[in-house]
Amino acid sequence: MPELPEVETLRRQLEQIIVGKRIRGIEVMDSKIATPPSVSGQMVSSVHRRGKGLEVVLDSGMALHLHLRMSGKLLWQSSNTISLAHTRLVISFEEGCIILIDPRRFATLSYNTATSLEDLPGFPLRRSDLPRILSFASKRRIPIKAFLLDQRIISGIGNIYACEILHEAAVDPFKRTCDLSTSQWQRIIKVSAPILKMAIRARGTTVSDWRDLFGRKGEYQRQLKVYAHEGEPCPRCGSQIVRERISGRGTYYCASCQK
DNA sequence: CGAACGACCTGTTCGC
DNA sequence: TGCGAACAGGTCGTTC
Repeated sequence: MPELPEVETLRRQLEQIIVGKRIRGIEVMDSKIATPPSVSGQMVSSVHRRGKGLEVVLDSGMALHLHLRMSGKLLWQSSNTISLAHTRLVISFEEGCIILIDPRRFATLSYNTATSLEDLPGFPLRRSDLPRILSFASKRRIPIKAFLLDQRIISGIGNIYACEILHEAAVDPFKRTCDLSTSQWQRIIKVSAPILKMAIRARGTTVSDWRDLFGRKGEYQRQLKVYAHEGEPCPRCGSQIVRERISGRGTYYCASCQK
């Protein structure tokens, strides 16, 4: 569920709350999640984002890596501990605790050495990234929409923002990746960073149940042009927005101005 | 190597 | 109201 803007929202909020604080304990309530070896007493030195993943670096040089996948949410609870449904993990501090809520149980936790040095490709996407992207893209025949979701190439874009980026760039989501022109790629790169930045500023997109660390909805859903707007007029040309399936994912676009 | 598809899970919504 | 099917913000493994 959370994509780059949502995870970055959590990262910034976590940074404010837990950096410099000592972990009191970790409790795992889901057999799918392995309890990390004692992190109690370790202090959080920084919080990073790698694509859609979060990395909580500890003063020992180890790090907790958390990926929320489809339905994971993090919530900060100060003192008054209300037990919420689908709680899978609790990381407690003296001042409160972070809880992981994850109905579908896809979220993952791992405990490794801190790896923030090795950056994933991601945003802000720069013009200088174009040659590297084109070298991958020229060999791929999958629809561009599916290519944007491949985290090995560009990490952080998910289904909502892929739809929004392609609409803003006026590119047909079904177009084969290898058939995109350079100018279409330039448009994709040009529109991507502003869209993701605006979404971060809005604390993400709440189309159903996304919440930030403090349980608040995001605001970017009000600026969506196509995602979840099936049947409504395209804000650019007025044609009806349609929804079709591309490699298993619901894809919203305007067939008349995305060519 | 690339592409297609099922698997991993549970909850909600939609159509009959 | 009930019931099954379709669907959901993401990745990973297998097969062809």
